[in-house]
Amino acid sequence: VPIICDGWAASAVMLSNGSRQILSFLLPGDITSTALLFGPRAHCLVEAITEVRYCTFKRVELQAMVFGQPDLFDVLSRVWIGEKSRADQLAVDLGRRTADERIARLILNLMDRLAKRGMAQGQTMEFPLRQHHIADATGLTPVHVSKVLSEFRRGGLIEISDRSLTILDPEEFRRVTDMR
Amino acid sequence: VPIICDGWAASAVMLSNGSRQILSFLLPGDITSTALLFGPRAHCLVEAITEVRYCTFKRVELQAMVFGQPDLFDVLSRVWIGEKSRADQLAVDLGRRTADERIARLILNLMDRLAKRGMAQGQTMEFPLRQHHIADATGLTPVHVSKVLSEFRRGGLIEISDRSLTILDPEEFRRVTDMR
DNA sequence: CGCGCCGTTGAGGCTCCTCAACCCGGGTGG
DNA sequence: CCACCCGGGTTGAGGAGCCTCAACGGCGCG
Repeated sequence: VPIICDGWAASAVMLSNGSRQILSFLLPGDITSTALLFGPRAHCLVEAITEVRYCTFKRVELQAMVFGQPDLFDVLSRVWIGEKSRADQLAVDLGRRTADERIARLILNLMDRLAKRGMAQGQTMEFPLRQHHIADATGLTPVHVSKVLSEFRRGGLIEISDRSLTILDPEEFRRVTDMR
Repeated sequence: VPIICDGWAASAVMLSNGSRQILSFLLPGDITSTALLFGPRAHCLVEAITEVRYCTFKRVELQAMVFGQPDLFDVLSRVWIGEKSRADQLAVDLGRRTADERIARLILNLMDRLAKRGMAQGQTMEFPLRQHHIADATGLTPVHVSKVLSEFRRGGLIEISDRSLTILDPEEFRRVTDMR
């Protein structure tokens, strides 16, 4: 069971027609899936986005550690709840939100998660994602992602250059994530 | 932490605009959410669809039971993995599938889960869902659900009458779930 | 009888997709 | 050095899928 040390990755599932759905982006410190603690069933594949360093642990050792120490077990609980609640949030976004909202929420989510790791500089963060990553994560096409991002840029909400993204108008941008 | 004994329920999240996303349908034997084993955080609400009987357990007692007995712990693992994998599958369906596919997959999923409980009679099952339930589960509108179901009926794929659904042409119907 | 909930059907429109052309930067090979 | 290609991003035109709005019928219930 692998844990990301450095770099960005994505866990995704492929469909027979070649399209893809990204389930989550994995940032430094993330476990690829807590389900791997309990069995070797991998129903999705993990793909590197940047160069990635990661550590692998033996499942039984990790199990012993986690269930031996109450405080570590507490950490696991929170990781599991977080994983489930983000999965649920993804379903809500894909089922009930417009393209603008999905993309804006994705960006804000990543910003928050990076900020929590001290990996954001104010409203700026490293942003190695290609547009087809965003498309696969939001259930859209790369073409439409491009149009929405252009719209955001034209509206002075965000700026993207050289694999780096900054939110220029946080207040207005946050309003986009929950229009309706 | 409640467990369904009898009847159908749904766990869902509401949005500010009044729309809803159903995350899963709860059938007899289901736990409302394994996350409840670890903390009182309920980020979604549970709603009865039919008359429901359920039992509640104290979290600490359940924890003690599960982590005391290795075989019960094994059961938990499987429930956990199943819950995550169905959540992921939902995201894939909402992100990358057409209305026809989503609805057909929902029906087949329910049929399979009921069959596993011995609650299906061949290709027939009790089907208490209103069309707005299906709409909220698939990210569609009730109007469109009605049109798709009519299409299915007209094509001789399924039959619905008196809260009961039967799949008339299993082979062809299964083909609908993965058109592309 | 009146009313509300549920499902059906049709007309029209918006969102997003498809297809296509084009640009740009970075290899790669002549 | 230039010619060429290739992956990534942008933009436009047209169309498909699904939504919105609206009207209507059936059914259960007060």
